[in-house]
Amino acid sequence: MEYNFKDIEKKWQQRWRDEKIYEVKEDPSKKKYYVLNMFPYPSGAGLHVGHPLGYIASDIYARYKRLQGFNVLNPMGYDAYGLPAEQYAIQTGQHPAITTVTNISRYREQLDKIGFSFDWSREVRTCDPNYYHWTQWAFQQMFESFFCLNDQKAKPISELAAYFAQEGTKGVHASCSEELEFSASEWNAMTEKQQQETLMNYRIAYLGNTMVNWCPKLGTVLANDEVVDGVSERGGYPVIQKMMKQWCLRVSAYSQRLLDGLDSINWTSSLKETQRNWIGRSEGAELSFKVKDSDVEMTVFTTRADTVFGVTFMVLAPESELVAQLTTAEQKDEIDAYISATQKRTELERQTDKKVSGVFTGSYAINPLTQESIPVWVSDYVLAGYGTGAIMAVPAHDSRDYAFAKHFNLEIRPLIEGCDVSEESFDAKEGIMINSPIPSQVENAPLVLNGLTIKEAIEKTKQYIKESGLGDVKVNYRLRDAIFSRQRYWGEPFPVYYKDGMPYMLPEDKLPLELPEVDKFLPTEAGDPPLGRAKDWVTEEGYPLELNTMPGFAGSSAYYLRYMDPHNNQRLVGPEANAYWENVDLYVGGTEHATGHLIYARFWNKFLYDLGYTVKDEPFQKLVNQGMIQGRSNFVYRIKDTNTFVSLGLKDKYEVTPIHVDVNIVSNDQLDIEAFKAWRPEFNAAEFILEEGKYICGWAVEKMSKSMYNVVNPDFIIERYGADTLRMYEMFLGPVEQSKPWDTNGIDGVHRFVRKFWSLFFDRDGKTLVTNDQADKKELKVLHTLIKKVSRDIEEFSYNTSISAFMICVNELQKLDCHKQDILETLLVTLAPFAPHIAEELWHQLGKQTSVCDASWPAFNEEYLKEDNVTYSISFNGKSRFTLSFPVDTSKEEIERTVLAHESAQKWLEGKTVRKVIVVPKKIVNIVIG
RNA sequence: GGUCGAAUGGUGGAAUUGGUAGACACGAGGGACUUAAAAUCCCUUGGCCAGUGAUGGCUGUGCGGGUUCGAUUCCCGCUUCGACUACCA
Repeated sequence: MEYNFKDIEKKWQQRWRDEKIYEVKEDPSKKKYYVLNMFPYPSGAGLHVGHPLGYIASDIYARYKRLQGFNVLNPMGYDAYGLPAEQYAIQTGQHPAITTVTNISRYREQLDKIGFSFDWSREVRTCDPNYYHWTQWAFQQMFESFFCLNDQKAKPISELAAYFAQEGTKGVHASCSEELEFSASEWNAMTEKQQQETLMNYRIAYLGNTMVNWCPKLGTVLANDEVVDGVSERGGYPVIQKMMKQWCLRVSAYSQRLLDGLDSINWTSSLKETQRNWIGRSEGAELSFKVKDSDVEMTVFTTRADTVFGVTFMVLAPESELVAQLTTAEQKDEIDAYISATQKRTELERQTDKKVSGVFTGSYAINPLTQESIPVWVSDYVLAGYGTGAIMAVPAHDSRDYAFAKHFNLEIRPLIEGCDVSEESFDAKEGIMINSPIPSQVENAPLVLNGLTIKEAIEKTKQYIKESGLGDVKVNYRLRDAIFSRQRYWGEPFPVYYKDGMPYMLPEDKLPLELPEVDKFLPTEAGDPPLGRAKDWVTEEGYPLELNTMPGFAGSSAYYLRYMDPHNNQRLVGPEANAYWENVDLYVGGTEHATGHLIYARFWNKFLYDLGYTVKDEPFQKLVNQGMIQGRSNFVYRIKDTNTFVSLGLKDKYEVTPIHVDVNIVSNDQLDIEAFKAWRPEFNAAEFILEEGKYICGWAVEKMSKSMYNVVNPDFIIERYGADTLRMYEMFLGPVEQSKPWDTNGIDGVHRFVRKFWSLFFDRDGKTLVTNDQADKKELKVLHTLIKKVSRDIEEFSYNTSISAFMICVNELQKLDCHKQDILETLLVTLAPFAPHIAEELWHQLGKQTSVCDASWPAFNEEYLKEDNVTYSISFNGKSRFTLSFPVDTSKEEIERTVLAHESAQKWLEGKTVRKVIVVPKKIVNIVIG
């Protein structure tokens, strides 16, 4: 037999498929293990070598767990809704469903060639009605629920309505958009519409009038995590702020639980930290300021309660409702002009242009601690969405307030002993308080902070605020509710109709509500979303259906639950399947989803958990972030105004323009000149200045993209080296978690290993070398060294070092001329997770009838690694000088004595005194001399 | 600006978490086989110095300090580069 990877891989991929070897069923007699990859969006460009990196890593783990006897669920599917297919549809008229199916089949073809152990019978596609049925269903459940803050969990909204009928809002402690107060009789007197409007304030999925990121070019709103650097993540179009009526999910209600849950899961600390920052818990105080000559009170949130004595002005966000109430007649024109100017600015302009701007409202607030009158301003540096949309400004100790005060010449009053605020504010949270209050007022002051540290002052002030009724201690979260409507076609339709201007849920037996056909994928002339073009987009009773669709994260929030029971027509997931698979044990994917998908999915899961639809509070127990694969671009250097190209080492002698060259016609940075000439017509007659007969290209690490000609297709690698080599090389490249450029240089080394492995079984002529001899101690030691190393490395996801271990092992066995069946059999099992095709082929060549996937991971036996003698490195003052061997159980004292008496030691000890001898077991003897 | 991480040969990267730095691989150089090439195999390969030579010495993990018998690893201070986030009060 010759190693013909093409035939072998094709054959086994077919057999695995025919024999359904990777299909799993719930099996209570076995322990489960659930491995999951973040499912891909099937883009038109297909896979490049970077995409499968995480899939390979998790596949190795899944196969390893299976060999250990676990019942492993390793599914795959597609996140099939998305903007690119829709943009393509707008341009070409091609229905996004068609584009999506084409792209999926191309993805599948590419994935199949790599030899994954996916159970494709469980495939899900978010755009499949059988799947989005449950996305719609979950949305309805959220509509029918509210979040009870006392119990920190979701409950049916009907309970809340019943409570209102009995007690009104008294004692209600629920997440809401706006704190309401009414009595039971007031509730009972409401019309149905009024009651519905009131309940909307509490629902977890609610229709709210909110400030949204509107992208005019895409014609849709975007979630915060879909806006990057002030422009849309997809397409890079400008984004502006706009008030719109939108479906929202009350994610913020779960802030504390999302934060607490992080402690119970095994994610990297950096990812947890990212989520903590995104949730942004901050403890502080809410404090009310009365407005002079008015009944209006301004409430502000601050984490620096200690600085109340330094408040010299107040600022409202332009969008704040208080602006209208506080603007005096004289200031109205100026304020109106300012507000409309801010509204017109795009998110990007707001971010890049940080010029200080603002307008005085004409009103004054009263500092509750000093009774001073302080001016109230409006400025866009205050955000409407955080805290109360109003702040107390302490210019001496906040750099933003400081810049504002300097610009408008407002008072800056330092509160910390010895701080200098002539040039900049003193933001640090350490020091001793002064001027709190100013000395002349100390006598009558209700609160004195002078002399306290900042920390003490914060505590004391909070206490005072609470006791005096000026405000309350408050925890604020940065995490906002998720905007859930998109003015798009290619997404899940909402199972919602409108009656009397109020939304109602379709009855459950009408689910799934399928996406209708439209003539064009553009908004209507009236400005309605594309669904406005659908004919008969009404219920059977004639009520209009919702025109928005759901965002991308809707379908990806509970897909891992659906994989457990993908064909269940009654439920998202049946209780038996859920009880067995529980949650994902290992989730592999990129960090780019840290603040999007990974927050939404946790929220979604916690919600379903509250309602009893899933058994685990957290969806993803362990999470590994695979690094991004960057491109490694190659360049040729054209001498200016010629068609002559000069090799890298000589380019400095000329004036040259670097030009990207296709990395696929470059090998080890050496250009294939003939391929280059054929690459593009204008290079046909190109001439070259070579170094030592070679044209050497320059290189740089860039994003992998078509325009840089650095895209490497896995099909191309598989064609040349085979899937097993691709799999191993991707892992050999470096740690899975690390981002690194793809560099095909070096793949030969791994390919050489695979062929060497084969040559343990067959000689050059294809004759078998396998013998039935008993393995000897040396050989068993080589084998068990490998088992020990690989077992540990796999657990730690350190695949690159496992592969090194395989290379060493095969070299050793070759040196020992070992071809013994029992050694080779075990070796095959350990290799199977990494290179399943060759392992399976050789396994059958050894006469096995069942798949190597169903073998058992070898137990590692310490006995074989035991040595008779141990070599110690003998050092003097930490410098290693010579080595000595001792029987394994020699005592420390014995070693010490022998070493000091040894003739080589005498040379180093000459004229010196021995101060100390340190014996490190099995390693080192260090002799301290002086 | 904030948070987190990283820095080791020509290159990708190892180092049992305080114990012989540079495993493994690529590349490069030399050699064997071959008419030749491919393939395969063997040797050398951090730097500097000495020696015909086996070998020996010094130096070396971004920079500067510290702790320690001993530091790539721990502590303090810098420099540079990434990732995430960004007027969050």
